[in-house]
Amino acid sequence: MATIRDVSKIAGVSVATVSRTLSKPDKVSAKTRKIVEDAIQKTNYKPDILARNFRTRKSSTVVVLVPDIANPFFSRVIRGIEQTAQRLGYAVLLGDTQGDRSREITYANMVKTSQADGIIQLDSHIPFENRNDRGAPIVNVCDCVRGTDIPTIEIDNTAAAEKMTDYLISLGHQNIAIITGPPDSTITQDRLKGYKRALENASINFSSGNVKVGDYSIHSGTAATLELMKSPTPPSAIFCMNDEMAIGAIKQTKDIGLAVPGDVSIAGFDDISFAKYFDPSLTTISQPAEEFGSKAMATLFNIINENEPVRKNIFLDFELIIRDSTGAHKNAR
Amino acid sequence: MATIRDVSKIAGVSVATVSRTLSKPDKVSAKTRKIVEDAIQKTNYKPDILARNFRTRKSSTVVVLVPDIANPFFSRVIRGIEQTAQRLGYAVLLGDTQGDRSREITYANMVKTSQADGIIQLDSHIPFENRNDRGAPIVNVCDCVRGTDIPTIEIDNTAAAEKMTDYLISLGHQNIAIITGPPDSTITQDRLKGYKRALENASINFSSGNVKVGDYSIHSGTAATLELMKSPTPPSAIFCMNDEMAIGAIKQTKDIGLAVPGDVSIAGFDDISFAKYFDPSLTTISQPAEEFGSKAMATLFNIINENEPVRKNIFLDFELIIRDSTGAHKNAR
DNA sequence: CCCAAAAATGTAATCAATTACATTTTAATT
DNA sequence: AATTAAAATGTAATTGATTACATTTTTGGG
Repeated sequence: MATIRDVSKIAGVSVATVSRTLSKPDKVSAKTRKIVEDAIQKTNYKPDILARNFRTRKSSTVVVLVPDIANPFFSRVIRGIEQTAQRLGYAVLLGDTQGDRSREITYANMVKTSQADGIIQLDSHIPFENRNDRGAPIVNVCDCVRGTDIPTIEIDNTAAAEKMTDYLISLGHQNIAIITGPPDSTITQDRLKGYKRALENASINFSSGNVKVGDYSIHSGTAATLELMKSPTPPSAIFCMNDEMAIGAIKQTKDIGLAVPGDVSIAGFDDISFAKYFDPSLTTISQPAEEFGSKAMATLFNIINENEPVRKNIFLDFELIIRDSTGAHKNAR
Repeated sequence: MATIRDVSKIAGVSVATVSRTLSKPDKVSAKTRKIVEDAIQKTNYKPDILARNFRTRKSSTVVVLVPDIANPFFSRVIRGIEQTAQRLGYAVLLGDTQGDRSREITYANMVKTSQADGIIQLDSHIPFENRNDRGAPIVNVCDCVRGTDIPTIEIDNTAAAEKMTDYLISLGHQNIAIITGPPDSTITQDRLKGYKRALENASINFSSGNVKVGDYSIHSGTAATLELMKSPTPPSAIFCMNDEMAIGAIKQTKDIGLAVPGDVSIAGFDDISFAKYFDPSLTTISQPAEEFGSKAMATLFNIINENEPVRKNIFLDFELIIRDSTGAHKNAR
């Protein structure tokens, strides 16, 4: 492999000039530039990125911390990150954490050792030993920690859940259950808040028996639904905090012999690609997954390169998508 | 940040000894090791990975080339890769290529510049300018190029497609359509071969009108199905080369007013997590996605570190999963 | 054509680890 | 205690690009 010294010898210039030709071409005269470029051609020189990274203390790499890469929503976010990263000249290091704090910290430490220039965190955890460990460029997206100065990019989850609950109430439902994500996640807390607010506004009593904790898996949706349906007062509508759990809920409801939405209305969250194709097609909240990713990467880029002042809290738009898994309450008129 | 020199000074030993304490502890006496470890503690020394990578010409990073990260099957494979990589001390650089050859080459060049130590390719493309560009450690998994000496890890796609087609024939279907992936992919070709072989063995004439090209998207499944159903002799069974297209096919079939499997049997491939929960649940071929990933990473690790002789072609097991989207042909007895 | 300022180019230190090779210490044997 | 082999440790070169600073060349105005 040719080095910068080989090129400089062939071109008859100093290594500094070769380096400048590559990194600041306008600092080099047109004539010299031509000579150097020819020499680079002739030697098939490719800069040694490891040497460059070592010297500049930059890796042009970002770490993405994701609870589960196999989640269709997250994988869309990551696609958005990857595409924008590529455009900006960054590589994406994948950190599938399974929600494990110690793995998050391990990956986050890659920034300390300059293996990565920044972190995109998709989970509402702070991936540092001590909460205020700043210095590491980081962006929090989708599920965001409160009360830090870490920039966040999210939708207004409270408003979204409230909107969905309002909608279910408008269909005549009074006994509305909710299947949540992990209780310690900000998303879960926000959406639960929205759900409660909608009930309150409609003067419907909140019942803790209508709240079941899930883990975003299909299976947890079926399990929670089974529990709900065994109750003496089973709900006529179930709002699930993601589409997978809604799919599980629909499956379970049908298996019991009830109709969706005839007997039970079921709604999801995320609008994954399958949502439209289910039977019944899924009422849900759509989120701009790819945009989450690209905004997160662009924001991180600005932080790393200290460009413009970075907007601390970005909220993207969501949309209520009404499909066939929800309908009027049977006894409503 | 403390360097190895700081540690050596505090410990009163040479930098070589500190380095050895870290990389070959058995070459250092217990007494010295203790002293050095204490000094490392005291200084909170973390080796500079960039310097190490630079010096050793290794990055402990592998590039994963994936046509589409948002495909649920691929994302499971990647999860398998990531977990094994973590275990073996490697980081995973994500290369979402969208099937674009030039992006593949760009990413593959990261190995030439030592930014990555090897490549895992999930697509049946060779990510090099010239086909026989060896030297870059690479493993081909899932969809594998033929006629190279690149190690491959796949299932016997021909046998799997034959098995599925046999099964459909055994249900009494004679007019069986197939919705394929991109024609230039090895997977498509192999599965098509298996489909044809099964027809031949059952003395059923192959009709090119029964072959529709898809692109693994749900939408391509609906589009292909619509075409098939407009034919004067619409098929009584459709075999789709992935579950997404099968889901699209089911949706379209129902939309036309036909029953699945009453009027048309539909089968998929991959057994994605949603397959079981669809209505009707999907008959499909299950593949060991995570195992693909972990085997690929383990194999690449052996190539990079020139461990044992590497097995060139590994075939994993598949399984026919019979569910409710397929049934006996109406007029069959 | 001279001079100052600006532009272009060159020199050589620097980054922080690894490691070949040299040297010293320890252990084992007689 | 002497000898020798083995183990432990140290010295200093090396990796390849970047860049502060020094030096040279060019430019343009008079």
